[in-house]
Amino acid sequence: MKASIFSALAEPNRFQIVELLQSSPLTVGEISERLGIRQPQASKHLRVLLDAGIVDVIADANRRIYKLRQEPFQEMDDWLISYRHLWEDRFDRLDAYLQVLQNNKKPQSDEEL
Amino acid sequence: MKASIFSALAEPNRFQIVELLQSSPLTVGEISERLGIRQPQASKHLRVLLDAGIVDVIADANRRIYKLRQEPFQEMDDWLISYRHLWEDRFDRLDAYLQVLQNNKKPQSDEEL
DNA sequence: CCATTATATTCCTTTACAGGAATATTCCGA
DNA sequence: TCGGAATATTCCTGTAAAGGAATATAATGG
Repeated sequence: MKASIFSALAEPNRFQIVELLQSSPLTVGEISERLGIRQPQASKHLRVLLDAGIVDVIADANRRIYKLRQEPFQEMDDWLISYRHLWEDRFDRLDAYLQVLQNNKKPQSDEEL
Repeated sequence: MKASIFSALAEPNRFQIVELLQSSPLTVGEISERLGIRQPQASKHLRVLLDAGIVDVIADANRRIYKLRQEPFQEMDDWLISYRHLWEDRFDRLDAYLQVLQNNKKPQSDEEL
């Protein structure tokens, strides 16, 4: 996971662009129109998404059609696998450990785990 | 999906904190030591993660034990479901369409699909 | 109450980044 | 070749956020 993916998606307009492109590729004009932002801002945000590897662009005459790349999303999905235990495990041992930490004010003598 | 989750994870130190906490809850001191950053910076980053709902804190005497919350990760995982088609579908029609757009503009192209 | 330990907060400075406005670039058709 | 449409880039400015240093707060043992 590169942090550039997160920082790219952290900006609300860029997040919306990604949500838009989820349905279908779009031109810069369509994007700026649907988001209600000016064309230069749309281009700038798309540049950030492009540099972050989140979108691809294809030239069509003097238009640019932007589409999502699969890699960053697949990467996020893979990254999240190691966090699934947070809601899939019962997590009993860890909760117990926290309980012990809270009850034992000086953990120097009694080691429960 | 709130953008605050992405902006919280966009900062490299905070991302590392999250990766650390994936294994087990930790105190501020342990976190600042393992990341090689000063304690005030660790506290500040943890504050951001707390406000973003990414971590929870439990008081243990004058220590604070931080642990991951499940919700934001579950939320990201759910959010990614609607992007799985990017790598699970063959997506042939769309690729073909884009290919046509590109080839129509080039004078000569012997490339086959 | 005092000293110590652990953590949080404040102030300051620097830097990155977003938006606005203007301009440059590219492509098409007449 | 010229004009217009679509897009990209540059310059400027304001703001938010990160790190450093110092300090404040809270809990513990004596």
